[in-house]
Amino acid sequence: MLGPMTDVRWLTDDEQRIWRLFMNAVRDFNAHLDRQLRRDSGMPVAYYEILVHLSESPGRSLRMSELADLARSSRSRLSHAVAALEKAGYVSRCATDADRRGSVAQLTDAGFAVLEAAAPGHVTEVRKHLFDVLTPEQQRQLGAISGAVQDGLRPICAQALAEDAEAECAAGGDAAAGGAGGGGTAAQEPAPQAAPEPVTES
Amino acid sequence: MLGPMTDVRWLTDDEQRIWRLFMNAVRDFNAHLDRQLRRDSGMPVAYYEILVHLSESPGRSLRMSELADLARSSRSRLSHAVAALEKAGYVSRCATDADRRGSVAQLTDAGFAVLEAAAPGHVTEVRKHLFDVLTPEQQRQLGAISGAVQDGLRPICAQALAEDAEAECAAGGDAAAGGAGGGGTAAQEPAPQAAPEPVTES
DNA sequence: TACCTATAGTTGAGACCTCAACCAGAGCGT
DNA sequence: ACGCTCTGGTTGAGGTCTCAACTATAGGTA
Repeated sequence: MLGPMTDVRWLTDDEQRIWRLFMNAVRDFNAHLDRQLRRDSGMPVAYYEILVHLSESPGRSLRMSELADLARSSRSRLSHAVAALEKAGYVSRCATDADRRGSVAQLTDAGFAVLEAAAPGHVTEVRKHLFDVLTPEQQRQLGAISGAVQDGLRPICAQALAEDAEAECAAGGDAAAGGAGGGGTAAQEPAPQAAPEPVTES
Repeated sequence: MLGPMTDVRWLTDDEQRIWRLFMNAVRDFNAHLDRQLRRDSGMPVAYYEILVHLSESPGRSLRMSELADLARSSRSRLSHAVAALEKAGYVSRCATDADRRGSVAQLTDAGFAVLEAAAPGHVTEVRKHLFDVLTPEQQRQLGAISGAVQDGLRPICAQALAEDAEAECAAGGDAAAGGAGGGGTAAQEPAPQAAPEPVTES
């Protein structure tokens, strides 16, 4: 399921450096955007983006599943999110005529107003901390890199989100033997196996 | 506090395209890594990285605040995380001699074992979905881009995390008038003001 | 019609994160 | 010693996310 564990190709020093720069940049960037948006609009980015997708759709409304696809969200998460947004008065849900199990979410006027109010601050931060610190050339590069990563991931993620609705699994197990242990880095050791036992309550 | 809202520079179509590619790629990538690590080790990436930092430190131990800095985590979050990891038996906490209010976290043998077990699968996914889909040139570009973003963000994020400990605020208010409303996109309208009223319980 | 499966969406439990408040020791000035 | 402030770290409440189970309708097949 995870591919053969024997002889893992660890990251080189250069790769490690790039990897950590990337992770830290993304972490800081997202944290900053989220803080800013919460402060200004009392809403996390994930919710903001839901409103954005609705605002861009005809009639400012979308089927839940279409919205989930656009927002790259599991149906479960979207359901919780829309419930919260509905309670806040920013969206409303109603049934569809065609398919009686589906429901459509619609952006309310209050929701649109909040979006209008939040957008300038949000865009300003995005520009200031992403586009303004990159050259035009780097911006193009970032687009290409993002595209490549996403293309490789899309099928896997689509499947994972789809599994939200079904219950399908093929059992598979494998283990690989490792060598000796040393200092220990993010990616620098062989390994015996992989056994869960979640880090959780009780 | 948010800079002048008057005349916001919205994203161009090209910028919008890059922006969404980037966000989706990052979202999918992180989601994939997190799912994989949870499945294999019962632990979210954030926890995994804490163990990594500990494993790389002399004595496999660190002061909480040093660990927080390395992991780019608020002290609060780290405290909760280490509490969970301690309950799982992966780290242990004890007081320091020098400063009796500080405490140091140390990776246990069980923690190191879990790390060893988790590392191969994790690295394999990072390689497969990041480095393998990029050219060497793109990898370098990604490093440079990440560095630029992080440099611009570091002071702000450092300050934000520091504020976890204090309570400091300067009040400031501003509002800007906007124009007419249209279709509404992620970044395409003027705006009246920004008023919180969180999307939350009650 | 009855059954069987797939799809649309919701729900509850529990884990993780954020925010604000809090305790305790350190450091300094008096 | 006393008081004041700053720093290291924890705690509790509440919000969001994940996972797994669940309801209900749709669609196909006998």
